[in-house]
Amino acid sequence: MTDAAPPSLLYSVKQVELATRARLDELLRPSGVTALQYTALTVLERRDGMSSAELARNSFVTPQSMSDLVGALERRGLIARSPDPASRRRHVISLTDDGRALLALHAPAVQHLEDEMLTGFTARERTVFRDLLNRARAALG
Amino acid sequence: MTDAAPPSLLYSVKQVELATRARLDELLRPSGVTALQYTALTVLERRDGMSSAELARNSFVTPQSMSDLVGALERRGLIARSPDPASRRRHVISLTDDGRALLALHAPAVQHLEDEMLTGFTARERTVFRDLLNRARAALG
DNA sequence: CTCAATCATCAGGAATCCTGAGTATCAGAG
DNA sequence: CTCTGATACTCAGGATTCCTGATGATTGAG
Repeated sequence: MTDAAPPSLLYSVKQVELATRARLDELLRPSGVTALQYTALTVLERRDGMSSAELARNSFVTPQSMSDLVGALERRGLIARSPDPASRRRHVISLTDDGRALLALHAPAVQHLEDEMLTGFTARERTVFRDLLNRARAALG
Repeated sequence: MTDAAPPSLLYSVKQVELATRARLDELLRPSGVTALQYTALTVLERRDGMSSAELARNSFVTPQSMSDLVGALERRGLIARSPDPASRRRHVISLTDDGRALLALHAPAVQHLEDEMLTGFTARERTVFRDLLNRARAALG
């Protein structure tokens, strides 16, 4: 009857992520890329030349699933794969100009979404939030 | 080539959620409930008597999707639906004893997962983290 | 060299979530 | 009261996602 227990932090994290993903999906719909595909593109933007397997580990999905996703992005011309000179079984993935253009196209709206999420946060709180999130992520292996 | 830009806070939130969901799925697999189903059960634990439509809004999915999920939980005997005396088109959803037992069964492991996520956090930081997450969620409408 | 591990991909299927359509109920305007 | 629009729920069908299992090529350790 009484619910003195506050929601768990696990739940709070999920809620924030659900809310942002819903907004992101809506925002991305016209481009025909999903939030997960967009996320993979932003990862490549920061760390160009990753392999499919690395992306899979980064996104906590199986290599097979990431292969599907990467295949879809390649067919749309947003990324390109090329053999890794250092290891013949790896393929390095790079953003194409189209991929970069798509990221640039949505960057303002995504930034606006982040600003909206941080409404009422002081600069100090934003820094703290980032720090706590990164530490939480690191603590989970 | 240089990637001076730090990952966005949107991305950091997603990473924490991905990491916890992966762990939660693994932890829940023996019971045959998904992380999303488990989450719905915890919501009902705190707010018994919600309708399917309310749960859908809470989880940012369509009412149809939530209807599937609720149907699955009902077939497994973890929840029960009954007509709402106050409004004949609503059905209120309650946890069954089996549903409560399933939550109790996993509560320790889930708590352990949360503790693991908060490794190195002071009590004050946990409070701040909760506050920031709740404010971020609220700011997203 | 041998063998276990890794990368990538194909095939098939299960699960999830969507759109569209339809029924029932409710609340408010006229 | 009646009409209208909104809401709750459900069924049907399909698209997508992501999984398991299997295969082939490559690598590196013993």
